[in-house]
Amino acid sequence: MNWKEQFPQFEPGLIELIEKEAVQRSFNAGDIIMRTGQYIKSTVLVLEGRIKIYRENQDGGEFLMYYLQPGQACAVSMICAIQSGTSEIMAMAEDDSEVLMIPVHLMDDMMNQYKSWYQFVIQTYRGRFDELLSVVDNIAFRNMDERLEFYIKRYVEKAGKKNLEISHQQIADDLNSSREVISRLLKKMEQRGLVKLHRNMIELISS
Amino acid sequence: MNWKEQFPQFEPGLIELIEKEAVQRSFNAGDIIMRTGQYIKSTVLVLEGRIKIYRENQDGGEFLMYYLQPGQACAVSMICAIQSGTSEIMAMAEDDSEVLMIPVHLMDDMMNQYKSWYQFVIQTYRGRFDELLSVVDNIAFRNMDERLEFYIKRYVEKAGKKNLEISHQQIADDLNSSREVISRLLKKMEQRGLVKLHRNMIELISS
DNA sequence: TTCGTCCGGTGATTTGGGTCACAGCCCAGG
DNA sequence: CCTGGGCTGTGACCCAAATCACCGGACGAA
Repeated sequence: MNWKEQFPQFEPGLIELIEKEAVQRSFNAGDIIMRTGQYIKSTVLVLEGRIKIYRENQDGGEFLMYYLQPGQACAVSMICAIQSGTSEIMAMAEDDSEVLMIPVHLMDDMMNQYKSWYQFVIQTYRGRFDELLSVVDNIAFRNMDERLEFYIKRYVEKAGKKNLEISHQQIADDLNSSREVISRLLKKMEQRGLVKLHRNMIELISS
Repeated sequence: MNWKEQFPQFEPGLIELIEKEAVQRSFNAGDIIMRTGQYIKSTVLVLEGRIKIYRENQDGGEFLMYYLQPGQACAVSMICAIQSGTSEIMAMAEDDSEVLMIPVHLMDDMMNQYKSWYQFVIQTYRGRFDELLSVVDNIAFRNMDERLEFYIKRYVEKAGKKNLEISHQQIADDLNSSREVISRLLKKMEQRGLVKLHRNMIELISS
């Protein structure tokens, strides 16, 4: 695929450089792209699909932070890249995905030479930071029912489909909750006429 | 005070520029430095004191994210500054504090011209991002007792004193909990010999 | 077709923590 | 010296959510 469509704002010189130096990789849905503690060697740009960025703790709990979509980049990989550090998060392909991996050592030069890259990096930081803020808001101030609604809203936004093809268990994992709780809350939402429940699928009622 | 001591890594040219263009301001403990929704006109560097960065929600709840200390900068103000956006957080002086405010319009040039500034900004992003990550970890995975211990640990680290001069109510506010809960958990910690409780003061037992 | 496994539904019970009520305290200001 | 307001301690109660137990239904592999 032609990756340039996803990044129309990049300058010709920058595009050339990326074309020459970056590596394109494919991942299948469910593949782990980056794991906690792993050393970062590249900055990741998303071309296609959907990447889930989440945290994992020692006793198996996990917690979804946000999704990355085509045209976006992983802020963590940028930060770590520039400082040659290790990642503190997990990244997993939620759908089959294509990404562009730009070697760490190019970052400094790109920042200096290409205004459009600099802007892109700043914008990425801001975007992810804001998303983290709303994550904090949610867990700090909201109850599970509101968090679930937020989750569903975000899911349809990001996946671009009207239905969630996902099991209750997976939602529970993403919210670091348990299946029974999610099932019961979904049932209540169904009673309120917000969704219709099927096996492995939640249909959103547009109203 | 001589602010340059806090930022020994800055280049001479950068120091000169800041000296010429930045404004130094004092705040008393309790003063609000920045509030949610406010338009950002300057990047904030901390010279002295301690700044508390927290989130506030509509129904009066608040939630401490992290502290800024001398030598650190507010990542939010940088991000917003570069993009001329509004702040999504609150900043309050926890102690009497001195800060340096660098006008937004200088940011781009400083990033391009001064390597040390560029490094500083990157480092700031990384630091705050990491802190936000550990905040998320705490509320997502930990119970109140562990969160309280983390709070105390961080407090003594940041304040540089062995004792917390703070009421239970203030702790409860910072953790978005309630006084009774904090009092009870502190009492348990006292029984475990971790702290000694006084009025408006918690003494840490070093062991 | 049948069996095993994943999925969802539902009740019972437990628990962490928020809320209410109230009492005793220390301390500052009159 | 007294008094009123902020701080802390504690019991009673409640609620959201986690956990446990169990069921039946759907679906895929043999």
